[in-house]
Amino acid sequence: MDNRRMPTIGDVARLAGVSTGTVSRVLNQRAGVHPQTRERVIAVMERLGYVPMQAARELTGRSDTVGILLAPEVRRYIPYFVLLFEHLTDALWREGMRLEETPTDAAGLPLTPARGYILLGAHDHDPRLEALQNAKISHVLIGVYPGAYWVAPDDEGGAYAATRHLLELGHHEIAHLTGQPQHQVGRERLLGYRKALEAYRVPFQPHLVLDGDFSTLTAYRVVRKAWEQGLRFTGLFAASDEMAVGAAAALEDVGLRVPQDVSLVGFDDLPEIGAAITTVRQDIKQIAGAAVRLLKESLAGGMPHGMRVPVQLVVRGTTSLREVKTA
Amino acid sequence: MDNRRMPTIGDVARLAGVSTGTVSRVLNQRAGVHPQTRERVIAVMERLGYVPMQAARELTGRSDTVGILLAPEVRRYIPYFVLLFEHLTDALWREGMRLEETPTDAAGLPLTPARGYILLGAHDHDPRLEALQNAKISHVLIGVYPGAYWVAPDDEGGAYAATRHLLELGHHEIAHLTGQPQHQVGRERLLGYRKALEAYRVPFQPHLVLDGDFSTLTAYRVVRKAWEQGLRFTGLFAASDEMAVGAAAALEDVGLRVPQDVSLVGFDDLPEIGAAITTVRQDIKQIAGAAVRLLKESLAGGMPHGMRVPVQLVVRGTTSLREVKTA
DNA sequence: AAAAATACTGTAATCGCTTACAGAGTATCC
DNA sequence: GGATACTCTGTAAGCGATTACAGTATTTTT
Repeated sequence: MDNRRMPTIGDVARLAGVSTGTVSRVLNQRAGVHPQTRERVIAVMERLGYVPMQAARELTGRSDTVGILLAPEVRRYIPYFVLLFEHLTDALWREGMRLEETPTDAAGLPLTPARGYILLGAHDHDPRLEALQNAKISHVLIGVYPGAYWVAPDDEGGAYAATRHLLELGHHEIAHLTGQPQHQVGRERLLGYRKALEAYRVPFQPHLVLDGDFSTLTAYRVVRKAWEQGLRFTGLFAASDEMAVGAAAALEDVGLRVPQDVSLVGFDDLPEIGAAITTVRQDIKQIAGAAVRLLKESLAGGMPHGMRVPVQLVVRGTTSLREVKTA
Repeated sequence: MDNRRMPTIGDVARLAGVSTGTVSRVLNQRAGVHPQTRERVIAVMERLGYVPMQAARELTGRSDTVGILLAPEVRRYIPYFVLLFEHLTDALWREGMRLEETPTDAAGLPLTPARGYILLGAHDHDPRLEALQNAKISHVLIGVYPGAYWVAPDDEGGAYAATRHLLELGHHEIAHLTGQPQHQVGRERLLGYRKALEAYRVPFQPHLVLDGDFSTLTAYRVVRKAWEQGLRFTGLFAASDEMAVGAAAALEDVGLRVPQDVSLVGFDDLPEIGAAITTVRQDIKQIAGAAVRLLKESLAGGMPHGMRVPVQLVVRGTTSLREVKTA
């Protein structure tokens, strides 16, 4: 499960029949190398797929590490991924590793060797996934991927808890705003919703399932249109906080109050987004920590397996007891 | 303009009166160090603010670089920043540098030293900005920041071109969907819009300025509400592609066709979002390249200055000649 | 044809850190 | 008290690259 030794400047030198100094000079485009020698060296470098090790260059002061800092407000736009980045960075540093942006080719494959990779948003048959597997390079996926190392939140359990929360508040007409069906996440959250209904003997009504795609805008349009077309519900479980935000806006625009008229639950608990909504918290820090632990296992040569990270219902201001309207 | 030498394991050893081997053992939590010695070493490390250099650790095989790969679909959600990340990574590698995720403290300040920083979305009086300036650490900002090194697209020029395009298609009632006024970007794009109107002798009408916040949802709601309340226009310039998407949805939902009824122009040209809309292209690759160039200048000790990167109007399917309705 | 200049190339020290090994000091045992 | 074990610490080689310096050919100059 380990990638083999990368060629070094010494390997190139030996095969090209020159010294490491000359190779280095070619590498840094310094003058004073015979054109033929230069070509020969370049040829060998290409044949070996040689990539200079930045760590060594840095040690000699020739390469610099550049950090990147994201303003907190940026989180509003890219909350989940920024959070994950941050926690991954922390978790890795605590293990003496670091997270580096790697340049990729057109197919999205890394051009520079790293010891392991963490993939966000891969799908089955992702070419990058296959490439990593063939090259036996350690990798961990965020999401569910049988046969590989993966980490994922307990989506089904979270959805179950969210729906149960609404049920226990007395709601019976509970709509569910889904993510795309082609995403495992969306499917699992739908499943949790159904199982909760079942457990509480509330019949599942297909027309209460609203097709979303994790985007705020679609959530808004779907919810508004549904309501305007006469669909009625007193509880709404959105498969993400971002969709919950869209749903809340739609409900407001059709004249409904949250939570008095409709109780709303989201999913993810993204700090900058859903500050005030009842939601299911994903512990992104734990996910990042688990990913790093699995990566180390993989590097040590274990058997691939997945890991579920528990989630937790966080009750805030968008849910309340069902108001029974006395006619 | 250069950060001074960081303390090394040797400095710690000298001050603690031990050898580097012992410091290393403390660092790696290895057994076999006298508790008192350990404490002494830790005290010195803290006093010096010593942070082990990952590059050196990596060289000895103790630290690993971990890459991170984002799936192309992820771009849909975080298009601008992912793009910028990718291009920055490429530009840096070409210069023998690399982009590293750095862990930060609660205030967002980096805990690990890097040679320079690139800041996204900073604001004036950003504490991180001041900290970097005080420590005389090189940094480049994306956006306009007089007194520092900065790179920004030609927002005003782009907005001017977008508006002119609509004007030349015969539109007179041109609405503008703004970004937040507290963002320089939004203000500059508004300015370009106004200047274009002025140049074409079309009176500026304040009520045609719709307050957006760069979010798709707000764009949708603002445009829909405006139209429903009777505001009329045949051209709409949105200050971002994401807002253009929201606006397009709103127009569709109130029964209008784009571009037959309303011509729509966006800004940014984000590949996964605005594939089909007429927009102003930001050359993110060039922005990244400029940022790196400026960073190198800064490292070499120059005078801070900014740099504008030109933008370009890309005409696609959402704009057309104004249809003159013959009664 | 010898001296000088030029064009290449190799050698070895160096960067900061880890770690195998050796050595010094102290405690334990008979 | 001397051998043995154990605890702690220092020494030095090595990781992959860069680069000043010192060669060795080759060419040019006189």
